[in-house]
Amino acid sequence: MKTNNPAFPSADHDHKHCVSLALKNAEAYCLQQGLRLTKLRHQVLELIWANHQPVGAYELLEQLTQEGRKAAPPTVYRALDFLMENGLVHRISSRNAYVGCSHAGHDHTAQFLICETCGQVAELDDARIGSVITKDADQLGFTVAQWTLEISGICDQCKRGTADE
Amino acid sequence: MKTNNPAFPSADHDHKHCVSLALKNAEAYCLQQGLRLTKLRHQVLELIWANHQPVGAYELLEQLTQEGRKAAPPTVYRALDFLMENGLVHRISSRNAYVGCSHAGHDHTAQFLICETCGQVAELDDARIGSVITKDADQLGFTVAQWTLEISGICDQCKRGTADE
DNA sequence: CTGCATTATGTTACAATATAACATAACAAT
DNA sequence: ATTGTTATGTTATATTGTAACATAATGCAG
Ligand SMILES: [Zn+2]
Ligand SMILES: [Zn+2]
Ligand SMILES: [Zn+2]
Ligand SMILES: [Zn+2]
Repeated sequence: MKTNNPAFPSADHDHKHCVSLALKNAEAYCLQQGLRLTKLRHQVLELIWANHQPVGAYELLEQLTQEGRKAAPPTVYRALDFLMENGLVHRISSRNAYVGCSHAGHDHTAQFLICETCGQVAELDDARIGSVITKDADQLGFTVAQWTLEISGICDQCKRGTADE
Repeated sequence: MKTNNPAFPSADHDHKHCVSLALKNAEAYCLQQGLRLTKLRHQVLELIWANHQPVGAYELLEQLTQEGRKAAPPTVYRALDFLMENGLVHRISSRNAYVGCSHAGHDHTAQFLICETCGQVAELDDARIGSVITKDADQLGFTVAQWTLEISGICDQCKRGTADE
């Protein structure tokens, strides 16, 4: 399965391509896995992919409502649960927000670079990190189930003053 | 400055020692830095160190009240802010909970092993992780400000059935 | 197609976590 | 003592997330 661009997308990148790729991947993945990517879930996933910034659940709720859907908090949280369980979306717990997965279907653990200026998130997938973690854990007899790494800072574009927001 | 034990403490470890060491270190550090470790802050820090499990803000609030202090949410959150700003406490954002820092004064970034069974948290300080992160970030032109790594799993004692809870 | 089981969504109410805004108190230095 | 500063008290509210139960849609057996 093809992945989306892992790094920070430039202000003028073809984001429609990001969206359609993510949706197409999700559709294919769900089909293949026998998962029901319902209209609601598809809609939420598309809203999440509106940009590369993590989005809050209540923000999604508001947008769903604006799009004419009858929605309450559980509507959103259930869709998010489905999307997260199936690796299509990640939660950025340091922000209580959600972001589309750039490596959906890969079976990976998430590593995020979060720009404090533009709010954009890039997803890393550096195997070395997982390997160091596993080694450390092994030494302590700790069995790793999952982990998240959230890195805050300033992205290249923001340093250069070319961010899109 | 002496550090507390970095790994998962055993069920029968001398936890009073952990507490007194943490408090002593905090007092010394605040004195040296000209920081005001007030009665409230000291009290909150002590409550946080009641065990090696992260504790929620409202749990702290309840305990403060039980100890006779007039407290409301801001009371706790302000104390937590102070303690976090000064590296005496870390927030486990995947749990909305707070844990005493085992390396206070070291100027380090937090890395946590969180046992899903006993709830205990061990703080790692593996420089290799930071170094990999820095390298990855550099390649993308990303300047790292801070990061957190939260690793869930099962600790050694829980696997052996000797956890303290 | 029909009835039935399963899964998804709607709906209401509420729990849990965190902050805003302003008043009072404690503290530290003149 | 006076005064500016920092910390705490107090009230109210914002934000994030769930529980519980009702209804609707879907998939399938017969
Ligand atoms: Zn894009
Ligand atoms: Zn940026
Ligand atoms: Zn201890
Ligand atoms: Zn354990």
